[in-house]
Amino acid sequence: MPMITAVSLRYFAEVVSAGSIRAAAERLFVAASAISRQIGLLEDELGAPLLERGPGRTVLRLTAAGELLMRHVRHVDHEVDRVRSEIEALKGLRKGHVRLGVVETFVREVVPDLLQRFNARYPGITYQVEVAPTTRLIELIGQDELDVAITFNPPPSLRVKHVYERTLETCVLVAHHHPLARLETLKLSDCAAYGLAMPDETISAKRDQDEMFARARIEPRKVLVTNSYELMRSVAETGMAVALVNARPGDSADMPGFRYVPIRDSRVKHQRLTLCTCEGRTPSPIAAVFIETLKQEFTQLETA
DNA sequence: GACGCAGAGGATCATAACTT
DNA sequence: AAGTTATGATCCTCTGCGTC
Repeated sequence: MPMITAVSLRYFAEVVSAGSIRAAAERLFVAASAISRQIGLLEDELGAPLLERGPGRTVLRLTAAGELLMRHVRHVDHEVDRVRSEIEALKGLRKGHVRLGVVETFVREVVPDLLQRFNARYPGITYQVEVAPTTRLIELIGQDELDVAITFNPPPSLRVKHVYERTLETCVLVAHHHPLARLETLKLSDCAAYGLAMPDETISAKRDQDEMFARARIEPRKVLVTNSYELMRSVAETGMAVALVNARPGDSADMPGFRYVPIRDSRVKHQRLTLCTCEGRTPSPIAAVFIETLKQEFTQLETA
């Protein structure tokens, strides 16, 4: 029983494009007779002539049925191209490298979960994670040393594109046994009575915190100043001091041993969490997926 | 089952031969 | 000289047959 095969369709398309069976045979490196037969089988199968042959040197012309079949062939060609490129992209996602920049804030709670989920979905990917202050991350993004960076309040730069942005509330991180832990919300002045763990100038939040206290006319008692956001938090968790930190991007469920207490104070400046990429550069397939995943995850956390 | 070869059948092109 | 016809070369497709 005759069949519409990929071979017969290919021959047919080549005949149409070459203008004759003979020319197609030369292009395909097969005998013209083979092509003639295949097209004959096609016509048998479809029950209609596809070419107006005019034997001799007359130019081959498509019949109406031939036109229809040719449209189908072109459509299939396009589909195959599309699938091919999707498969290529898929291969690209099976291995690859993602270069992520992140401020220290997210190192403990956000990044590990994020990487774990992404790694489960796309095993075989390797990561380079640069932990640095926003200014440094922006620099690296601008030099295309990173695919994407999670930053706070990035300074405007022509070379940097902001692909996602949201405000994170500033909270006070206190140990569970700390007196402030009992309050639902608190004011900046409530902190004045306690020692503070504060960031140094390498952390962008420092300027904002200084400004907040200045405007509130409060002289914070700085028990500890550090360039490590993690240390700031860890110290606050011990109860030795309290720290002004960003709320977690997700649920504000309290962690064992400490609490995030929201500040209700008009002078408080909230930080803008911003995802940055290199302007005008197309990321690798896997990096593009990673960036999209980041955006989605942060967006989901927004509504959570 | 698809292919190539060789030959048949058919049409065009260039040109020679012929007619007007 | 210009138009018409005859003819051979060339090109093209189709088909029968044997091969892989």
